[in-house]
Amino acid sequence: MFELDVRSRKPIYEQLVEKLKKLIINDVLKEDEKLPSVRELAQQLTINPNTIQKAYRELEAQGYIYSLKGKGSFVHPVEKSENEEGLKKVREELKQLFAEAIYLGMTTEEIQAILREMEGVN
Amino acid sequence: MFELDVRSRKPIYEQLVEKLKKLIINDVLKEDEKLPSVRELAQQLTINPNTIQKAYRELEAQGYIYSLKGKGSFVHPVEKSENEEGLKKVREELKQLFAEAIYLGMTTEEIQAILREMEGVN
Amino acid sequence: MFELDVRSRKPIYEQLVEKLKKLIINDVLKEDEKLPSVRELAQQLTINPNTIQKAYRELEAQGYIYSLKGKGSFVHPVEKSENEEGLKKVREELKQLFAEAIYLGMTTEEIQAILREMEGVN
Amino acid sequence: MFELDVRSRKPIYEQLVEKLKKLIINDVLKEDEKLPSVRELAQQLTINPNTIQKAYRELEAQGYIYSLKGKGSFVHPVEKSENEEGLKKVREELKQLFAEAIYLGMTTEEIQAILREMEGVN
DNA sequence: GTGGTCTAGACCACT
DNA sequence: GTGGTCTAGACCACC
Repeated sequence: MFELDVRSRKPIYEQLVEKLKKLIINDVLKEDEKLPSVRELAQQLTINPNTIQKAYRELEAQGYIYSLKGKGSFVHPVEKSENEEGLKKVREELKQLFAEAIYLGMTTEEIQAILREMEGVN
Repeated sequence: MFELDVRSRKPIYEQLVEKLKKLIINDVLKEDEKLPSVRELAQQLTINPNTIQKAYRELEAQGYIYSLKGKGSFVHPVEKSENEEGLKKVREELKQLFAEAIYLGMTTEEIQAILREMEGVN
Repeated sequence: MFELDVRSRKPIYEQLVEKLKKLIINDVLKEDEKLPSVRELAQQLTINPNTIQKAYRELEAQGYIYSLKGKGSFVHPVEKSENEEGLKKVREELKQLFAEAIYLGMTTEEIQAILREMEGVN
Repeated sequence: MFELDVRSRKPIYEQLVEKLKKLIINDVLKEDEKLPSVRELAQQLTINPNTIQKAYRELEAQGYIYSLKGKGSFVHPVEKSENEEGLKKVREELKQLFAEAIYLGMTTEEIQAILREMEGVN
């Protein structure tokens, strides 16, 4: 399910956060769907449960999942109004990435083409 | 010249890398222009020279600058052919970031607006 | 009657305690009025009866309700003399919360505005 | 310096977060002042360093402190614009607490008196 | 020396 | 059985 690079300088829990975020964003994990339990995932990835939990906690703090004691962790339904902080961050990242793309020689047309592709998918 | 956020959880050398990248991308630092020397910059920013050197090393590894022993560091001219790898990576990142922006509730119009802003700047 | 947020990280029984407290405080549940029975409420909210009972026990401990074996639970009439302890606690909490609000940049005017809103309601 | 109740059902790290928040809010710990190091505080309180770190991490997430690898943790200067989320939470808590105070028999005059006291202090 | 990550293993609270 | 907390102890990255 996942490919984690244990040797990477990027912490394992951060890698996990990113991977899971992707799955949620790309709708592989649907709203209110249950994530694998901490222990289960820990066993699958042969990683310490605490590390998994740290990732889940981070995802909860960022508003992507919610956790219920005794029940499990679930994908948090999107409520656009709430994530003002996340939006701000994404806007910054867009600016930065656009600058880099243009620097590397991409035209605005190419960038818009990629954007249009996305529209079709979702 | 720079504004480094000592409070950021991001290591200072990474901030330096980003800032210098921006300057290169936005053509403030032109092709083959000499960057300030490690010592000079260290003094200006009241930061340990080792930190500066680490940033320069990182920029060299990413292909943004080149260093000549005893002469200094210089902005690497862009060569389209070389950057096919970089372009591929950026395209992937664009896709992912677009997906995230849309997930958080941004419209394609908003995204395009940000892109148009960039055009004006460059 | 209630809106419980199953997604909240707050235990359900705590949410129940707060909601019921509010109803009592806002005089929706009058003095000596009978609360719904544990079973009844459990069925209404499709929640485990044990959870309801835990909430009722907590409310009793805090002096908001009293329970009569075989009869049910009832709203405890306020008796000023009894609540000197509660008042002292609330005064402390007010001080602390005011300090926090001011620290975060709220003006005393804003705080008073919120207080005035409350007056209208009750 | 602190009084922690290890037996409390409230987690130790949360107690720590609250205590430290109070110290910051009440200006006992000033802007950019260094907090005790994780290990130091752990030893003082005879608590595991991981627990202290968890508290510090939470405080960082809430914007009250910032941590620098290799340097220490410091009080984050207040920037009113940033804590919109925190303000929202405080407003809710104010409403709730006002309702409770009024229920217990406090008059709005008494509440305002407490607020005025605070003004003088800060 | 500082914060940050990770593991191993224990115990608790909730359902 | 689930997430949450805590401890003990190791190692890494940064300065």
